Amino acid sequence: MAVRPAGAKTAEAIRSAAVDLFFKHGYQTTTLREIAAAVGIQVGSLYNHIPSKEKLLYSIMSGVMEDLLATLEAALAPHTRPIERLRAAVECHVMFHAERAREVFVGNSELRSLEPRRRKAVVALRDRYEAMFREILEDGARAGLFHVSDAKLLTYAIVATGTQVSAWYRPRGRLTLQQIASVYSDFVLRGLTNKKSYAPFGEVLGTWPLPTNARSSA
Amino acid sequence: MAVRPAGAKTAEAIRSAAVDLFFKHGYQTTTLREIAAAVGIQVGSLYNHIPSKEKLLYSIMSGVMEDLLATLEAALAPHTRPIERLRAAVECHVMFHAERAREVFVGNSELRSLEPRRRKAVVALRDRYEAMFREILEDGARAGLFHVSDAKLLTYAIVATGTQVSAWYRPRGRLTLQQIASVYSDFVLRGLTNKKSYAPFGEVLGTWPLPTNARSSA
DNA sequence: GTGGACGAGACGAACGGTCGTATGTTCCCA
DNA sequence: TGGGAACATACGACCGTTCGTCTCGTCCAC
Repeated sequence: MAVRPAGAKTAEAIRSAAVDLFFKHGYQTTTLREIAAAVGIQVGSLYNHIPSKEKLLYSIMSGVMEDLLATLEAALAPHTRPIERLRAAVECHVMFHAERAREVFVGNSELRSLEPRRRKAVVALRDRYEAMFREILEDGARAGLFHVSDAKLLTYAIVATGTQVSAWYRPRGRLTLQQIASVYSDFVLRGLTNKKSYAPFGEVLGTWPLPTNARSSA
Repeated sequence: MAVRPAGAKTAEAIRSAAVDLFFKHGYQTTTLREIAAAVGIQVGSLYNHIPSKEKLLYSIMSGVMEDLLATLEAALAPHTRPIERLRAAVECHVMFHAERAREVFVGNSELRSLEPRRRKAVVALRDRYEAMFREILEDGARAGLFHVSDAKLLTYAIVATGTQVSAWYRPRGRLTLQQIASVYSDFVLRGLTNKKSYAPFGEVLGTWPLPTNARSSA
């Protein structure tokens, strides 16, 4: 109950102000002096709570990625069938990216501001996350439920769709969060279950990968 | 044929080096001294060709957006039916974002580095671009060809899918450009034409927008 | 009880460095 | 020989980070 920012609360206030400013202006543009001003302290005092600007960014990014993974795992746990699992995954993905839009936006746009070792750690978490989607697609394809022309590319598409919700979502927007999530899970499930193909060579699955000269990237 | 960077070619070399460095390290992190070194001149000499760092960024961003719009218009011109128009649009979108990945990536990630007036100009071009997709969806919905639960959200999804191709595409990757474009156009068309709905309230179209308290954003 | 040591945390000045930009001069080709 | 373009240098601003100092509550020895 002191006049000062209540001791232990200061660290959280710094994190919160940093998320806000990194989201609005980017990591490189945001100044430690701006963060300090938002918290209500002097710039030097920040170093009582953080070791460096870049490690502050890392703690934000790794924190949100770990939360994202844990949330997805919890959302998938009740479901076993591919269709229900994919619906749950897409809706969880969309909702997380809407509810924690600022953190997630920072996490997706500031990867290159991290030192190589810390960037690798965050990328590894992201890869684990994408792998969970890809496995659902492959399970559904094996079960004959989904038409998966290329699991990797479709995973990118599904993830990208939800990820960018963080760039435009506003809490008091035209649609509720559940409505947005439903639009996207419906669209994804329709796309994967439609028997009619629009690929130029007939059914895409089986035509690819082409016989020779396969490469590793993409 | 001089030893010097060939006079008029210097401006183009600056632009090219800037795209490269902005793509790799971001606009704020990239230094005019780095650009000058990549071109092979001194930093002060840059100002014989550019008025300022930020206007260099703007010329890159507005240039690529104008090219994107013109390319899409050309790709749509031969087609009249919604299905063919949407397929052409998605494939054009994906191919452009792969072939000019660095420029469009810069264009999509550095908007906030522009001064408000110039940012508005770029955003206006982007809005025109998105509107072209949305109109195709609405035309197809009116013709009874597409199931469009929400044209705005689905446009975001389609555009986001292709846009992020610029983040991972490599020319010598596993799939050809045409294959990547086909995977995505097939997925989009399947999603919009599938009669079976996976929305929780049955057919989504018609249930939304909800009767009252509509808002403008999102 | 009380006074003094202690530690957490804020302060504010300062640091070395780097940034975008401006300027005056020099060079070289048309 | 005139002018476009590169050069070297400098400027003022601002960056992340460091550091010595000061102000408090808290707790223990007495």
